[in-house]
Amino acid sequence: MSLRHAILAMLDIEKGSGYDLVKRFDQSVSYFWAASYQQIYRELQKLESEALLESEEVIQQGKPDKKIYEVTPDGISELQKWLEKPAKAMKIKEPLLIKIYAGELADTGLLIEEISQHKAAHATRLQQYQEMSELLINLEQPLRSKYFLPHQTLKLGIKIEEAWLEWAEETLEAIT
Amino acid sequence: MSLRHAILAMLDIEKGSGYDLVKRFDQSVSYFWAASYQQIYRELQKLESEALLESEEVIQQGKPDKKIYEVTPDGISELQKWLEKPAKAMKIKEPLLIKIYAGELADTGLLIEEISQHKAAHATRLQQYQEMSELLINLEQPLRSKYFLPHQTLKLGIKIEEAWLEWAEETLEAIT
DNA sequence: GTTGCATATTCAAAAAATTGAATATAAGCT
DNA sequence: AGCTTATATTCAATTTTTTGAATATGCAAC
Repeated sequence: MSLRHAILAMLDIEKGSGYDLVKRFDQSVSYFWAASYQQIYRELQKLESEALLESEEVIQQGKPDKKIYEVTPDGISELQKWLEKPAKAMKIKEPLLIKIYAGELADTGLLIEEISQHKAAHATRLQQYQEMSELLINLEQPLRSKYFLPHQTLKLGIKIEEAWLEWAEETLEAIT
Repeated sequence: MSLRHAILAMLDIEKGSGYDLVKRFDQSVSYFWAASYQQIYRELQKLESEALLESEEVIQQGKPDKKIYEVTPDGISELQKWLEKPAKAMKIKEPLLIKIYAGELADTGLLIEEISQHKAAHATRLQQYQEMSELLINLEQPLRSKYFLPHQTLKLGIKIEEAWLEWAEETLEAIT
């Protein structure tokens, strides 16, 4: 159960609303943590009820109001305590790979189409990560230091997206 | 819920016991599907109760007896039906990356130690995958054809493990 | 003027995964 | 004889995730 720690870590770097978090999860850590909006909103409520987060209502014009969450000192302690314990093993579920694994039973055309789509999605994501990476490179101190480790994680995202893209190309060639 | 389809796909390639499957998941598809032994055994029972699998008791000497599961024609149909539908999105949980993301709050020594351990684990896994890949390359027809697509998935595993290893080295250098 | 999109959040039933305990055979080691 | 490791499987309570439905504001396009 480290969704809570992922949320605490992200809000510690920069506070924000549930909606912001959903986007940040999707746009910058999706290669190492997948979370739905329902999961995130639920966990935010729970974290606030445990006083690990506190929120402030922000009235907006032109948009619905929002709640900005911020990590409390207790939240920081909780995160630090978690950081001392060894990390649990990775868990992954990638249905596309099962399809390819069992591809002998599938229609080759459909397979090609799906791999192409995934390739496009990975290309988009790679570009997104690269843009984000450039933003981080161009930051000035002390922000640059603050984002050093998040940036380091992003570099893994880039490498993994590159691996996917290469592989998708080779696979499309191989099955055509 | 495609654990069932992962199991059907693997047993379609080669029948085996729950114990065999646990090892196969761990040794060859762990970079795209994580499953615990409890999950696998439970799902095998369910699949058999739905007549998508059938089992045969095998009495062994020197070892406990085992149940060998095999996919039924209904199981093949179910798998084919699933293959026609677009694959769901990948889900991933990698707690180590959260730790690195929040690493400013952590002890650098502990962080280095953990990254080193993960690096070693990825190196072992890479070697495992490479050995498996060589086995598959050296197969003779028709087995080679049969394993063409599983082999293709393995190649992604190799690329991803390589990306991890590279990244772990760079990260260790960067934070030391 | 209504359809669709982006913003913003909440609730709850159902399904799936995790955690932890249990059981059993037999080989190898000290 | 007792300990560990590998093989082999089952059950159940608890926790987490998924799926699906709701609600609300305001902009832009048709």
